[in-house]
Amino acid sequence: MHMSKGVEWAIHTLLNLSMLGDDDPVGSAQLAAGHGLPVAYLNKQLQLLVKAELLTSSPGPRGGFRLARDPDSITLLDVVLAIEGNESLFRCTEIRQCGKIAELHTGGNDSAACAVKRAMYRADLAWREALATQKLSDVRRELDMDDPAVTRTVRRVFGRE
Amino acid sequence: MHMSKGVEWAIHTLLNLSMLGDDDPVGSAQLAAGHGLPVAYLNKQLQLLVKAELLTSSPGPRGGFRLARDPDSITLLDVVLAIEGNESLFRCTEIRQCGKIAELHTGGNDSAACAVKRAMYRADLAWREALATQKLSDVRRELDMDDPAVTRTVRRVFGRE
DNA sequence: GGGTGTTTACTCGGATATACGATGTCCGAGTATGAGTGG
DNA sequence: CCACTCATACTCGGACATCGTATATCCGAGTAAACACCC
Repeated sequence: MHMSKGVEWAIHTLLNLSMLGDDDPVGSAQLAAGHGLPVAYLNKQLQLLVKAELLTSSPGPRGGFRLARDPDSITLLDVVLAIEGNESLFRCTEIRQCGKIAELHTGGNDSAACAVKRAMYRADLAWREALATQKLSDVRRELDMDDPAVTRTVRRVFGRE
Repeated sequence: MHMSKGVEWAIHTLLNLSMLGDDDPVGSAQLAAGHGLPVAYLNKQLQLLVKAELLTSSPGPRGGFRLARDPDSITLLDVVLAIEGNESLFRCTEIRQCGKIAELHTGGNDSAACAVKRAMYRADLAWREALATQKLSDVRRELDMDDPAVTRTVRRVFGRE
């Protein structure tokens, strides 16, 4: 029931990129080395971010990844959906319409979604709302408050100063 | 990233039990037949509910499961935690303390939880809050509003009238 | 007839296989770079 | 000296293994009921 590790990786990677300005693209190898991650698998996740239009990629020498939008217009929900897909946490398999109960209960209106589904979806919605109201820029600001020096360190690791 | 099917099964099963009153226990075979579920696996989930003290079990002939508490004091969060465990959706593996960035950044204060973790946990909390504010009795009431006849059908399937 | 011991059948409970998705790895397609060459 | 061509090395992108968890199944331990038997 846990989320993929890719979400954590993606968020940290996006944050790192947001600290560099839009100078030059950064290769997946460098991004992975920054946090000691397996290069190829991180690359897989980055491709998902490209597909979701959160990153842009450039091939060839001096190629790599770059933020596609301002950190102010990227929410945590965007990142989670990009990596995990748009399906909801709870999946209703309509078991209410199977088995003896359903067989004996012919008169019901199947049109309305079952109450269990609706209740669980309300919780899903609250979760998504909480993710959608937190922008990448907010997280970065909070991160700077904790430790203002980290931005310079990141810039140095990626050879920006 | 989906939740276990067991959650859906558990909620429907608990709802069915809540419609019977506290007359007699119901065996896992009957409960499974009600929705066409695999008996042995449903039984596994029911044991989790027993361990979480949402159900009580009686062995031997005419044994089975019974609600341990009033549906008014069981929340959807209780059910989810019983089946899925108490771990949060997002698991922080502290990658910020690995790799080149961490090696070069010696001065940071590791004591504070990282901002990413905190942000994701806020969303987790909103989700749990939304689950905790929905009681089993609420869902059942909503279900009755949709189709008042279903309770009688359930009682009939389990031989209560 | 009533009480008691025993058998029995039914229940839960946990140990054991299988399937699917997350995780991790690898190699090929494509391109910007830079060198080399000719004008 | 400049423009063009070509080889090159580096990048992303997607196809291929491996691992862990969710799913599904099975069999044994335990118990309450029912029966037979004895008092």
